[in-house]
Amino acid sequence: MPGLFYPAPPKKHGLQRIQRRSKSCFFFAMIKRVSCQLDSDCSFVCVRLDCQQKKADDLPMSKNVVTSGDVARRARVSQSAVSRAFTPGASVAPETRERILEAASDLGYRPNALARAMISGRSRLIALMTAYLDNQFYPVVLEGLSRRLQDKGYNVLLFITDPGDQDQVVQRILQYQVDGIVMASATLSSTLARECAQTGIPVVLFNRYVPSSPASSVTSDNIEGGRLVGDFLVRAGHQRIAFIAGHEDSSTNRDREAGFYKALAEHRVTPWGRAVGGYTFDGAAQAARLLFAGVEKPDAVFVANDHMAFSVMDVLREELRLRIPDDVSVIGYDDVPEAAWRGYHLTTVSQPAEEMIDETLSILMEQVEQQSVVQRAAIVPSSLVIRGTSKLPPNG
Amino acid sequence: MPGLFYPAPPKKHGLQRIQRRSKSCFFFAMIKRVSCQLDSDCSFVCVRLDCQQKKADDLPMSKNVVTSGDVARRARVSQSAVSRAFTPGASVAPETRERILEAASDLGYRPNALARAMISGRSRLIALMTAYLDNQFYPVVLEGLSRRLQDKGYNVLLFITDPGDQDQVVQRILQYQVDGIVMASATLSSTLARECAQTGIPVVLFNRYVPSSPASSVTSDNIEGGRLVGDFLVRAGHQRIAFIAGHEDSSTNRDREAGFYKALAEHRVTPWGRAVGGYTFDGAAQAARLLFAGVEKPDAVFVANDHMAFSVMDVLREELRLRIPDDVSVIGYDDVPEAAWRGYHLTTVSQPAEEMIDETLSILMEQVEQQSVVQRAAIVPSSLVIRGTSKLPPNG
DNA sequence: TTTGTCATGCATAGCGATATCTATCATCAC
DNA sequence: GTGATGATAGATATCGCTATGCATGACAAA
Repeated sequence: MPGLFYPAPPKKHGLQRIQRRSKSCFFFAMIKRVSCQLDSDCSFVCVRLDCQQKKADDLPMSKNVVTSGDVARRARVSQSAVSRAFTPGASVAPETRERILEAASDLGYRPNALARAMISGRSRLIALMTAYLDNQFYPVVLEGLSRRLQDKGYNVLLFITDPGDQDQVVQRILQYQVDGIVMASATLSSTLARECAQTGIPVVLFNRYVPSSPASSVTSDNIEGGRLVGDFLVRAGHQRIAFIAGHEDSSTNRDREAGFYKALAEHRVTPWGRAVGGYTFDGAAQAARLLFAGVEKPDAVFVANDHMAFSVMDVLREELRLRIPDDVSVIGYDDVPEAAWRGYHLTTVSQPAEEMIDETLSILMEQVEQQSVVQRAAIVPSSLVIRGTSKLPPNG
Repeated sequence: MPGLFYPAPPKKHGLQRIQRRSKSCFFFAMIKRVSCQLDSDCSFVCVRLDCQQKKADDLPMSKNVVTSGDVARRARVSQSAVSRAFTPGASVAPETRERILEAASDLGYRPNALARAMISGRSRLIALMTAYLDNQFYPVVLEGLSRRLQDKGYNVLLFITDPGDQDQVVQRILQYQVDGIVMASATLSSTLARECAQTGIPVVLFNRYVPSSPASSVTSDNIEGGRLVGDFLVRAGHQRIAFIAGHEDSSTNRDREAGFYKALAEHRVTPWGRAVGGYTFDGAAQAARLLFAGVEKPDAVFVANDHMAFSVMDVLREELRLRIPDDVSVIGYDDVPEAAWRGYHLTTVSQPAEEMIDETLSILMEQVEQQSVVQRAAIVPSSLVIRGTSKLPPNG
């Protein structure tokens, strides 16, 4: 039985026990049998199992067994040299490097990103938090951010969270030593953003802002967007103009609504009514039913985002048998891909996802690379996209 | 100048050089000045800079400075004890544990997941690869998988890849020592799945399969789904039934098409025609235009997924002024949320995302936890969801 | 008692890499 | 010839944690 006294004889007299959290019974049985057979009368008994051996048997497969040491041995250089060969800009002689790379590819070596992250202090991981993906705006953003980060050599750790378990999720994010955090959701708690930023990790809020926190933010010009809609609807001759809100407390909703009312006020038009859809499909349907329940109905509705606007259109057309835009104009916000589909063909305000993503990355990368947290706020211009769900103003 | 001789006097005579890859000029200048000033005539000069000090100044912020050692010191236990206090099921006395947790929360300690992953060999990271998120089916899947994995204590590393850079992405995934991989896309290369699985990391293909590879797969019963559509259309009295394909080489498309033709054959109906939409919105529109270009047009179209079906409906209704389902029936596949929207109200085959996700996780978790790779194939039943875009059969 | 078992906790050895220090050699200026 | 300099590469110290070995005291079983 080879390896019986591995790695060294025990320092104590008597039959030794070997504990293992798992499988202790099994181990013990083996030892008993061995000790009797070898040394039944002697008072000094050494029993040791080659645990390395056992463990290797337990795990039939091992991931990425090849280490930089293996490569070093094969290329007959030091481990440091291997590390340098994989570090751009490090000082290695071209031929040494060549030899190392060849050895590495022979063995199928891949540097361990976790080990690298540990010592270098940069994981090249970016956490991406979002609340839901129903609203098509978020998949678009997610895809854009993810692709861009990949191109820059960063990797995305995705977290989809309900408002309830956000605290827990943030704890987990921080455990993974991410280099930065993007919070892309209109419903993330404000205190949380602050907590994150306090750890010294750059945080960018996407499509939301929290003025008092050190987190940076990227939004579209929601106030201006709301204003554009209000102005456009009034100029198109509407008089009974309603609004369907998302979440009362989201900055997006607040700004869109504020800009909208401001425009109405400029034209001396009183808002006709208001309901809350909570950014959900069903919530928006309910809100629409509420607003249109009376005898006198609105002749235009501004809905706080496209996702809800589709639901509102369904209710108006299918349940209430109203024609859009003849009986009522509907305007959304976001310009998600579906808004262009002919089944809806929704007039909406464009949130330029690409530009917002650009801004997000530029802010994030700057802070990640300089390891400094500065609050920065980017506001990207919005514009009205006129399609088929709204009446046109007489001249224009 | 404190720390000038840190950490120890040099062993060699003469002016010492201190090299640093970055900032070497700056360092050098400092040393020169110091040496002249101190010791211009002596032949023995010791110059050393306190690099530790410099480094601390360079990095104003440090992430997660609190380590288990700090906690141990405060709770007056060994570092090992701290580790155990954070390991569920480890053997710690309740009061010790209590003291440790208190110390930890005082200091704001968070275990470093990377260090833990390194030693334990399990990163609790699952890589999720997908090719695009246009098709609303994928956001739904992404959200479901991500939430479930989070609940189980795993974290999602997201990769959105074009077919071109998949190899590179897989290399990167492997560097992060992920515990498992889910490839959720109909257009991933088959060889790649094999390469991944060969590393010993469990791979589950979502909505796709590669029979010859060791990767597991979860699909819906695409053959049966196709059959259901074919049968339904024929029984509804259609005679000129066309098909719009996705990618020719995707298993999903192949199976759906095969089942569909089988049903037609059983009814002795000859397929009317076929075009390829490539799973894209624009591709599908082109395919529809092609199929409906002639004088005699199809009276029913089966489209390989919902995403394309919406595009086809737009073309049929808006460009060709056909009424659905009076002039032509349209049936999709996937039952994405938008299919239920009244603007389309698409008859389609349901791919039960929830069940597919369940299966995926159960296969993945089993293999991750047992560290064994076995090929497994789960096929989840599909069913026809009849909505408004298809004629009904006379009796049923 | 004597043993065996368990719960507990300290000390130590890594995990796989990078950062830093140190050493060597060839080159170059004076 | 002397020493400064740059390029290269080995040696060694971490990074923050967990696994393992080892020791101890308490208690049950023999």
